[in-house]
Order: sequence, then C-alpha cells, then structure tokens
Amino acid sequence: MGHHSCCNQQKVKRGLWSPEEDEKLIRYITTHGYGCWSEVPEKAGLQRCGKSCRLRWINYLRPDIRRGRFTAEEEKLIISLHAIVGNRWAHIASHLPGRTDNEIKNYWNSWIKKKIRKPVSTTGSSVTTTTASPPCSTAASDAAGLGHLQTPFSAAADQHQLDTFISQSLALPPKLGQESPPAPLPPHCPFFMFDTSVSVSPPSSLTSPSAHQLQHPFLTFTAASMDAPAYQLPPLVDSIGIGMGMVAMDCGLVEESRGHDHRHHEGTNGQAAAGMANGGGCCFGQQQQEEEALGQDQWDDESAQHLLMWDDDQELTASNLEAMESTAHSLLFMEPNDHA
DNA sequence: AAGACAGACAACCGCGACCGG
DNA sequence: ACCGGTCGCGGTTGTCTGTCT
Repeated sequence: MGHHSCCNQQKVKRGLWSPEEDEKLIRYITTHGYGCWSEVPEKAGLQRCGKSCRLRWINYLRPDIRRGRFTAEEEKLIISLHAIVGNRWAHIASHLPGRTDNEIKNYWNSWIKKKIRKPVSTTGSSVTTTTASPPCSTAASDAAGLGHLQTPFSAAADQHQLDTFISQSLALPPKLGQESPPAPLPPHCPFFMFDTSVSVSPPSSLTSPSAHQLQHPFLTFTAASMDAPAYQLPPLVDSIGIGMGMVAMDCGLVEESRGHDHRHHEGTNGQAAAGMANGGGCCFGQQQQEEEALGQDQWDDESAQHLLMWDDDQELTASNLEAMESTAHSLLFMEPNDHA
C-alpha cells in the first residue's frame, strides 16, 4: 500500500499524536492558519505529513470541536440524515455543529456493529424508538453495503434543498412507535414509491399529471418535479409511520456503485431494489414485516420485480415515462399502504 | 487479580474531485 | 486535453479503555 504523495518522506511519523505535537500544530495554525496543508508540517516543525496534520486538526484539535456523548437530538438527526443521504458523513456532520464526520462515522459503525450482533426482535416494534434502534433499514442496509443507496436527493442535489428539507423535517414531531395511526401523507408529497404489481398506471395517462395528483403519488412527484414552485418536501423519515409506504429515492448511486465505486457492493438492479426496499432508507416497519413474512430470498426474487426504477440522469418527463416503466432502473416506487 | 472481550475512538489508507500549469 | 499536486471523503484498521468472567 502506497502512501499519499505528501507522505512519502521517510521521516514522516505515524501513529498517535503526542501532546507536544498537538501543541505545535495548534500554535502554528492559530497564528498562521493552515493555508496549504502540505506546507503545515514543515512550517510547524512537525514530522508528519500534511494529511495527518489536517486530520488531527479537523477531528481533534479544532477549537469548535464538541466532545462527549451524542445527545438524543443529535442521535435522531444522524439517523434521519443517514436515511436521507446515506454514508455521506461529511454531509451529516455539516448539520451537527462541532461534530466531525469521523466521529459520526465511528458512532454509526459501532451502532451498526451492535445491531448486527444483536438483531432486532422480529416484531414491528423494532421501529419504535429511534434512539434505541435506528430505522430497521439502516443496520441491514449497511450490512448489505446498501446504506448509501437511499436518498431522495441526487449526489448533485442542491445543498439548500437538502437543508430546507432537513429544517422542515425536523419541525415535525416524531411519530415512530406510536400506536396511533400513521400521520396522513401530505397531499403533494413528491417522494413515494408504488408497487407496479398492484397499481398499474398507464404511462399515457401521465400526460396530464395534474388530474391524478391526489390519487397517484407518483404523479404528484412527476408534477412536482416538473413544476418547481409547487415542489414540496417529504416528511421526516421518522415521521413516516408503519404502513405509510414511502419513499422516494434517488438511486443514481446504484449506478454509481456499479459503475466505478468498487468499494460498494455490486448487484443487479433487482438486488439493489430489493436491498433498498428491505434495507434502504425507505424501509420501515411494513417492509420489515413483509421481509419476515416472505423470507429474504422470496422478497429479493419476487417483490423486487415489481419495483420500477429509472436513471436519475434521465430527464423526468411524461414522454419518457413509458420507456422507464419497462426498462428503467434507478428510482423505485411503491404504492403507499400496499404492503401494510 | 488477571485475562478475554467488546466498545469507543484515533489514525491511516486509497480514491475521486478539483485546480492550476 | 493532459498531468501532477492537493484536498476532502469514506472505509478500514489499530489502539486504548472499560467491563465481564
């Protein structure tokens, strides 16, 4: 394994940082700023590579670092954000002031480890509280290497859009685990899936989406996508109760993972779809129950074929939906409540 | 008390993106 | 357009510490 170009010097030290090194780095950065990290070690008198200095500063020495246990609010936010953006730790960290991506990543991974070692009991109650257990999707999806697949926002999604989503979502009270019926869907919530096995909508009908908005969530999404001012944001994942169906996802990352990111598991569209439906951010109680009822294999083979997906770089217009229905791959839909 | 084990945390590594020459 | 340097990110590994047996 090679090292980074800036770390090739033999004298570069590795391993834990000593208090003296920390002090040198802090002193240098507080007086000079870091500017170019590759120059920092030399100027600060450290026998470290610039990368190591950067990491140390960002993850440990930065004055605004917040240490200590994650609060329940932070925990909840991490879960929600992870359901939205997947393993984009830096992105998640940007919404948690004082927390680093590394910290969040470690926290999440240790959590996942726990979940793998102690699988959630097989009742729908596994989604009762977010602090005691993340949405059923997360551990399973991460374990399957699919945790990054669930996001209604593409990799190129506007940060502002996501921020807006988050701020709106966080205003909603958590509903998970309540015995009361799930909260009603927002009338124009754009992000839903439908199961084509039970709700076949002739693509030709899509030419006038507004006429179907209230009865077909997909059409709502379509209309919203084509009509920016009418765009409405989805509810917080936590607010989506059992039986709600849910949820939208930009699965461009499926392609991404197949295309060039060898770090992620590969799989067929069907596997990806099944993985997402089972374990993606869209997976809530109903899917878990279904998984238990069907068995993993059955779900993979049978249920996945009813999931419709398309490329997110494919323009979403009424005219190309027909082609999507038969060939597409990358967004998937499911009828709300169908699997309840 | 001592060893085994698990969890938490720190750090490293490889890769992709970006940018300037 | 190409290339090399740099930065940032995510995955992984290593180390420390607390708990259990």
